Amino acid sequence: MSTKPSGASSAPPASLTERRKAATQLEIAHAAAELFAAQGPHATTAEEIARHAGVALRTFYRYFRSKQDAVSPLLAAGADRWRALLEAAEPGTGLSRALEAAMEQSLAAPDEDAARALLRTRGLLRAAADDPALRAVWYRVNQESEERLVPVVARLADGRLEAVQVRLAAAAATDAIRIALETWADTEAGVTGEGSPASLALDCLRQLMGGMGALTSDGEAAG
Amino acid sequence: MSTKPSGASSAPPASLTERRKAATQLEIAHAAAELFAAQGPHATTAEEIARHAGVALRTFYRYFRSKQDAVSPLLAAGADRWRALLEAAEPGTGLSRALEAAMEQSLAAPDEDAARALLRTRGLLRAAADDPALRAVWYRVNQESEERLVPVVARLADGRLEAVQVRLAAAAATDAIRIALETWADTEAGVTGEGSPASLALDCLRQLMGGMGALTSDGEAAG
DNA sequence: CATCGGATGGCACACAGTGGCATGGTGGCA
DNA sequence: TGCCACCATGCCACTGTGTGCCATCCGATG
Repeated sequence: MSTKPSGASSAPPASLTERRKAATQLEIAHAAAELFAAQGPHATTAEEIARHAGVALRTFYRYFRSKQDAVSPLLAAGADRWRALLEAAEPGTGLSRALEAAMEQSLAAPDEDAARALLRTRGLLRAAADDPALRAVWYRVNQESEERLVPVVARLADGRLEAVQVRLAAAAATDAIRIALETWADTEAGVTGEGSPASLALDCLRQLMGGMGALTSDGEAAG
Repeated sequence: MSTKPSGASSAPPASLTERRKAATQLEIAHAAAELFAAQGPHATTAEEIARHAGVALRTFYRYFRSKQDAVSPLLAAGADRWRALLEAAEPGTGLSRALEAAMEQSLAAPDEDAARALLRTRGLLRAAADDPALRAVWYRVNQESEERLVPVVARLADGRLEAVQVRLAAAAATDAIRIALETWADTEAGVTGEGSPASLALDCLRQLMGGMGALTSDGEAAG
């Protein structure tokens, strides 16, 4: 866990068993996403997901704490990629610039897999509209993304922000992605170009970073 | 629901049965909060909560969809009060001023009940630290607060903001309260004065409204 | 080949929720 | 005052979630 070099770059540092476990987890997640999007989470039993993934019910619960949790890796994938890019950014860049740059990289020109992932996310968000339990997973995923973002933002701020300010910045950045994805899920826009998650998220991020002051000062300028 | 005048000010518009129902709901919520804070939600069964509240298990589930939900009215109470004040504000005031004013009113000088409510919230947030299911309720409460805040913000913005901007403003405002409460729950500060929820929330709100731009421009001003 | 460790599967069980039906108190009406 | 409809509550049965425990299987190591 600690002193394992485990290879050089981003190659799978996995033994056969490790790779199988990762594959099984993805297998389950995809099975769950498919069933959830098709018939809704409520009408889907954990048993059913396990069967589709080719594992026993007991095994399912060794990979995920709850039925709905099964899709959380898919829902978190986007934010995870974004955060990984941020971790690689240089501290001197300036926070909002770094945030925007990473956002552009992670969402702007998605490959085939990323595009499929986005469409899957849309399907899940739409299923979440009628299912409180699935919505709860979406909330949790975003919240955990925010928490994981805190140390990254702290590093980028390089000591120029207080702890609370760091948390606020992480929250605002997470809001940008969340609201962009939710807004996009309500539309039929594609994964690139006008109305895409990428452009929406950038808009949201700039609004929040540019300051709500710009949004609110209109009425107060005179009075 | 619609054309019921139901008295003048904020008096209980309730028939005897209605009042009993409200009382029962509070009874259950308080019983749940007490047990959750004392022994953790996981070690508390729904049956136990029902018994403490003096109702049958079946009745418990007529009031709340899930065990953890039982405390959600208590967790939402603060944000509810704040939103109610915002609904009464005049649209001409300017958004951020209205937000701050309502925040000061709802949190600044709490009466006995409000103080107890805040301490109860702290107990629940601390219990939530070890309990994923209870954390999920906290997430849900905040998310729903945000959603309910959207039309209020839209009214206050008076058509000067686009739909997405309204959502972002509602999200930022909710973040301020949430992070203020979470920060406070980690401390031993009282309910008033230095480090109180009120002052923390105002700080957070001003940070977010003043714009993350102020937080991030340091490093970019030169370059 | 022998053996160990971890992943998996099957079984049993406590608890979370839900539908259906019986009951008792509340409130309306004559 | 007495009758009656209604609704909240309680009880029972049942499905599904999630977990502990033990047997088994398979890959890793010598």
